[in-house]
Amino acid sequence: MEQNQIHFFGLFPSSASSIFSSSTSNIPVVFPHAHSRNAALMDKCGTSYGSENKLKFGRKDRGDKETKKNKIAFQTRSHIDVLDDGFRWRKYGQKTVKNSKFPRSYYKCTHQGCNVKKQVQRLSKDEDIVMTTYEGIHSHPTENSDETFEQILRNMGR
DNA sequence: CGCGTTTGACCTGCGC
DNA sequence: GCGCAGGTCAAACGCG
Repeated sequence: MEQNQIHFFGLFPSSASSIFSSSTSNIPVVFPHAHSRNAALMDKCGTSYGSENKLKFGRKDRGDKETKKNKIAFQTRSHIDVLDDGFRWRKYGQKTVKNSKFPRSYYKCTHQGCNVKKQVQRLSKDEDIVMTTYEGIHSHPTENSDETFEQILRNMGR
């Protein structure tokens, strides 16, 4: 079925602003490919994005490194909120957003030393569209090499 | 037994 | 200066 397929959409600056509230000014849009989603994402964000206006989130002083500045966002058309992109994600929070009827989920990469975060939110306008925002870069290869994004795509697309 | 998910509370930043 | 919205953490529970 078509609804089961995953399509990547580009975000309009205006729409992105509304979706991301007021925190983000302009999030670059990337079109990750199934066969090279990782390289594409990293290359894109590292090349065209380099804004770290509001880092230092965290509470008091965790003494941790500053937040990664690489932030990318893309939309996927799927009924599944979290797509298996080859990394292990642990949900650490869920919050309801004013702009959206659906809650936003916060995920973190469980890999040691990998502080990559991911936000997943379903658009209120189109519940079929799921926006995924990646923050940070994975400093390690995909653990689940046996089950790549492409595999998932094919598996779901059939 | 280990790990991932869940939910509530708390904190920070920004706008008014 | 206060209030709102967003983001994160921690403890407990459930499942594999």
